[in-house]
Amino acid sequence: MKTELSKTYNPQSIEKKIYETWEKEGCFRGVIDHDKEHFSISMPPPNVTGQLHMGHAVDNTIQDILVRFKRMQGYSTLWLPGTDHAAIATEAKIVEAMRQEGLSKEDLGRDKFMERAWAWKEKYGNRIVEQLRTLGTSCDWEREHFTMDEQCSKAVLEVFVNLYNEGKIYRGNRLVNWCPKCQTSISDAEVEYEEHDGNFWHILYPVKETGDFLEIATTRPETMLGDTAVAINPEDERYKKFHGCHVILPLINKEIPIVLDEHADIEKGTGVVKITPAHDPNDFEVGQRHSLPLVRCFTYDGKMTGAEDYQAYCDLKASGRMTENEPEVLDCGKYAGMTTQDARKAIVADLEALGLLKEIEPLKHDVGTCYRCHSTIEPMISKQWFVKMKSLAEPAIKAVEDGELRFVPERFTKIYLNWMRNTRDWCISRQLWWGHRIPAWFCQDCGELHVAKEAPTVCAKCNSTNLEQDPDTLDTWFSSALWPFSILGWPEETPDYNYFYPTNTLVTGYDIIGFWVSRMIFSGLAYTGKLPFDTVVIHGIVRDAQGRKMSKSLGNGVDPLEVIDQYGADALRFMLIQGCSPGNDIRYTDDKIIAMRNFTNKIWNASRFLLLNLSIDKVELPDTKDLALEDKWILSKLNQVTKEITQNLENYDMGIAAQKIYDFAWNVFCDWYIELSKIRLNGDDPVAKNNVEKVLAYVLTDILKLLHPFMPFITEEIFQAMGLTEGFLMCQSWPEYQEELNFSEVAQMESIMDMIKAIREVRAELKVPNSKKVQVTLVTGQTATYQNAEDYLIRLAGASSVTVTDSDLSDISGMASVTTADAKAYLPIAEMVDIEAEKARIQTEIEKAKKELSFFESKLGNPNFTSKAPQKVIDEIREKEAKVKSLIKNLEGSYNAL
RNA sequence: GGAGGCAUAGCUCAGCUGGUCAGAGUGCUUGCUUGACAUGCAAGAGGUCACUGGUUCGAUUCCAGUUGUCUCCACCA
Repeated sequence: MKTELSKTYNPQSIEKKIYETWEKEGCFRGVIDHDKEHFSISMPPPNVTGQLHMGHAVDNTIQDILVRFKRMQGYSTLWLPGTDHAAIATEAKIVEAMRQEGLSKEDLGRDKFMERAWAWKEKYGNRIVEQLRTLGTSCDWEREHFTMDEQCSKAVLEVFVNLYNEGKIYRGNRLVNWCPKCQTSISDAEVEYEEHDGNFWHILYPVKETGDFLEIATTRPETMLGDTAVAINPEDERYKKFHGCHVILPLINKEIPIVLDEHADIEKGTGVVKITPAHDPNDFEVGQRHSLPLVRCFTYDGKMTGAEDYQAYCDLKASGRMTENEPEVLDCGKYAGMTTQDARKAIVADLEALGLLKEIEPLKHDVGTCYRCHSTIEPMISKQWFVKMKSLAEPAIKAVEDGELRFVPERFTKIYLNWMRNTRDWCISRQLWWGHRIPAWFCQDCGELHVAKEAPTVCAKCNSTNLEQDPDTLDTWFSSALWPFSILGWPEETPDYNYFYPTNTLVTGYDIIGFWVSRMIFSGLAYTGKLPFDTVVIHGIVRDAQGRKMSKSLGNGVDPLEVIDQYGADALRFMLIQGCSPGNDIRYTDDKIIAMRNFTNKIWNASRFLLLNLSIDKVELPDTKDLALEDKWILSKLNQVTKEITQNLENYDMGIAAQKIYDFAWNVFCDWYIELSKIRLNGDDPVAKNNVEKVLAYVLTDILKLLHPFMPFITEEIFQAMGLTEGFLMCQSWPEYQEELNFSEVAQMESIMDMIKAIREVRAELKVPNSKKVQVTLVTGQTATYQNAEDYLIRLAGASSVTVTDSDLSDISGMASVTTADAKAYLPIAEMVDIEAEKARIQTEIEKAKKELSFFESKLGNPNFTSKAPQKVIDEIREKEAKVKSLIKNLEGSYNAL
């Protein structure tokens, strides 16, 4: 049933309706079909309380293109959507909302807080999911997951307990990146470095044995209270006399040793380094090497420690529950309770008063900040849970080195390998409440640690029932790392897991290769024994019109929802894909989105034209013998472009594929074929009209199919409006290349097209008005080719009639001439021709052609070329040479005749 | 400090495995109420493909170096 279309395309009225229909009819549902190959993708889960941004838009557009393409190719396709609990990000939002009500986490307590958090999730969790739908994402919502839902949590427990039992998870005092604002540890990957203006404070430490002073440069003088040594390089001649000596730590007058360690760089600073093992990762290493004590002088909320903190330490010590590397805690005395920043000022002032501050050297340096709140990170000794990375990383490195997993584009392999090879143990505990709670219980009586999937009721060691669960939760990436298989049911061997796992392709931005991709790879290998996917497609980020990163603080973000509302999801999708190369950043500009909106409108109107003219009731091609020249031409072109686009999509070259379908639909189909089709559509031969209708419908249908992965909405809408085929476009088969649809007549058609273009050119140049139709006389050796040209030239070149002859005209005075490689055309537009100008024009063309000719001749005359170049290339050049020669001959003929 | 990207028409960018491929969109100029579309049609101008070497019969394409620019990682005690 055909439907009439409006004059301009109006996406707003269409997209929502179509999406709802698809969803209602179950078009997105993944079906287990053992007769088919599967194609599955797990969607990078957006933050549950997040809002759709351009990054999501690119990521999901790429996935949707792949999924729709594969679905049409006949794969049993499953795209698994879901959301991430985004521990720290979400908790920060909830805490902020509570703060506005004057509440803190502690006010509520853990249970009440969690209730609020879940309520928050229920309230906002659906927002992003709804927003994704507006993009047209064809994911299976019936299989939607959440990283904290029952199934995912089960996988988390399984992995944690197994790893712990295998000794790959351990708990210990280590240096971690501590955010004093979020009051939690964060992983190395979550630290962002920002350049700050700071100082190098040069401090003098008196040497006890000799009475000399050692000059030490530091950017963090407030850490000196926690110094437990100073280090010099054993090879450093300047300081040899201090080997074995001690310094007196100023301000607190504590004696600490001078140690010899490679870490002290002779070239750098003064060559003497203060060692603060509890507050600096390098110093921690030095401390371990020299068995130095650990002294903590900061609290976890970013202040200097005081008497209470010291007392707590004494109590712990007295309880006998000290673990390895348990740090001492200093009572900072007059500095106690100050923020680290205030303490810095006070300490510098005091040192200066003592005459121990030698110099303040301004210095720009990078300061670690929290990726969420951008507070300065304080490295801190802290008791945390870690995943031992070495044995997990090895197979993950090997699999990629062996090519079992491929990054697209290839260059990201190196970034991944770099990350994996240098990765240190992963700190997985967070001092947050929103997340998966660590399945570890401590016996309050004997201190025994129990790790289990379910809470133990009694202590296995002392039979006490006084057990308490570790208060910490897991890094949000711990559950994301399991995503591709936890959402399929793992650790259960569910039908979904057995059929759809491993997934095929992962699509994500280069910014989370380390955070996420690498962790899924080692997790998949370690727990399922398989790579979670075989291809990782990496895309760039979307930048603003000036090329800046879109960010909240700059306020330069473009809201995809507004763009969709204004121009349609199809235009946005196409803009994000067309002409972009894999892995490169994309710039968002209004110009581009408007151009793409115009393209949707073009498609719309071409279809509208067809619908106004079609009287057929199904899509089928006429018999080959009934095909006109232009039919054979367009079918060959379509066939060719189908082959290329399919190939491009299979290679993940979506930008090129989109470019090609754009070009074919607009510049080939609309600009030429539709125009040519009007000859028969408006003619009086009903059989010819029926034939051209068939070809038009056939080609348009294939265009809709080829375009569908990129622009799902408009293509489906038109397909339905045409009413020639049962079912949804999204469920149709992908067009295939057919050898029998390659016709040799293409060259003929193109010769005629060359002539049309040449006539248009000369008409434009001679300012012949469009309304003026002229008689055209064609002189050619290829009369057969041009036999049918009359209709074409009348339609497209402003001809009133066409005469074809193979003999040169005797009298062409007063005629303008047009020359192509195999024909000349004469147009009686003498009254408008300035003979001299015409001569000059032809002369210029001759010169241009001669230049080309000499290029070919010099190539062909070069024996090195003819002997070494492949025959195909030589033949091509020969052909072109012949063509140019013929063109020159024709041109010269015209010139002489004038 | 380590790694990588980018440098092509005024602007924004494509260009796969080296061979007239110098391209698209937009902008600009000119002409069009051409019964699908002015969100359009037709014609045109515009580039030493950053610079210097090398490999090759041949380099925008491959290699090395230089310059400019952006990003990631590590780190400056």
